[in-house]
Amino acid sequence: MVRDKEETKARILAAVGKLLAESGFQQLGINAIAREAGVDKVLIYRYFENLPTLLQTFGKEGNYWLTVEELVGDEATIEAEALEKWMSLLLVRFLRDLQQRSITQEILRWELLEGNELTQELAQVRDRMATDSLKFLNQKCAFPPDKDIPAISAVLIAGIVYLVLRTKISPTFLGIDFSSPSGWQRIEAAILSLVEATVQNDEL
Amino acid sequence: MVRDKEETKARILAAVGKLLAESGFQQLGINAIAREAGVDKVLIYRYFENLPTLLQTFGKEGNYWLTVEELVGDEATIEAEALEKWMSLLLVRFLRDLQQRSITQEILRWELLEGNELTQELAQVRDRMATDSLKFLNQKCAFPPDKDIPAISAVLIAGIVYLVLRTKISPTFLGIDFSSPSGWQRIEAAILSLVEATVQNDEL
DNA sequence: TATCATAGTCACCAGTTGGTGACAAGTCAG
DNA sequence: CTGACTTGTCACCAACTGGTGACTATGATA
Repeated sequence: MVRDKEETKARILAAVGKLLAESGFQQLGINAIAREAGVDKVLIYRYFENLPTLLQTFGKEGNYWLTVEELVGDEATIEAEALEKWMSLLLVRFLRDLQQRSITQEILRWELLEGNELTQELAQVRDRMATDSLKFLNQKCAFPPDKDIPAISAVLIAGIVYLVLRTKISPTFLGIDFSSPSGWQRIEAAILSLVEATVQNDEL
Repeated sequence: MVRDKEETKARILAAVGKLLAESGFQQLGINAIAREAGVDKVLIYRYFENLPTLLQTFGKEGNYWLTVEELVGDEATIEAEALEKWMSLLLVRFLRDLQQRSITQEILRWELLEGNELTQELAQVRDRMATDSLKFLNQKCAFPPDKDIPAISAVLIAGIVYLVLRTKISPTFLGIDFSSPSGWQRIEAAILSLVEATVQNDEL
């Protein structure tokens, strides 16, 4: 038709993104991608050798995570804030950002039940970003030695991820309604109170 | 062969459990179940009308969750303990129990990416059990009005679930190694410190 | 204009899936 | 023993999956 290799490749990659975002990785097969892209599937095999390699290039092209800089944002200039302020700020930002990224959510779902090389590679990228954020935090205001800040962060981040992933399927969890903003406000408030209470009493 | 309807039905249900526990619900098809049970698949259609109905009866037969009583256990007799003690106790028990229940883990994975009637029904059972635990907690030691204990619990439970679900796939998260018990000890300690710090200062 | 590599099309393959109809083999009542 | 019913077996179906070989259409170059 268009006889343009690059555009065809782009259409294929775009189809991957669209399918991934709207129907998850379960429907993500060669045939479905070809159908969505309006492209013969043999071209997928020609341009991207495999479905794994196709997904690999798709994974490399996109930015599915906030970088530390984006996460920190303008406030990076502010100095000498308290640790708990920084933590709750970053966590809430992470929450709000993740809610917007449907593809990232699907990748996280995918990670949760398949141990591909692809998902593991994506997981490595994510983990590096997360530990980088921790490093940033630590050099911003040093972690109190009596608190295991990484473990605490792990629990909270895990909770955020799980709650965000759940809302696509079910609007309630533990009697909290996540279809309305007020449910999320309660979660954000809970994160704030958890972080402030746990991390704050450094000086006591 | 054996010409015993009830045993055949039991074998089919057992095959569902085994497949679900070891390879998840993605491999859970009629053919796979029949293969695993060593039974012709037409019998599945005869005894359980459908695959959904088969899974439904399977779901009804099993106890995939601790009841409140089991969760509370012997300590139910102890009175007038502090709320934060109770919460951390229940949360850590929930964590340890969930780690043992591979089928429950698969159900949770399933819930996370399919909104069947079946998964929603199972989710309702789970949610009721969780809210019952909250009620129990509340009447044991009334929630402080300035803290949103349900929301705090939701974040922590969600974190626990996510971390447990993750470990089957990837042994690390945020630089924490979950293949060794020490990683889980850090998590348990983090939960403890989070709960104690956040809930404790009721009297202050 | 003839050549030739490239882009795209089409038909096919084997394997698997959920699902069904026809039939053999036991079992039990009359 | 005969008939009826249940349990289990086998063969088949359409639809779909990932994957491939052979083909045509196109455009640039010589």
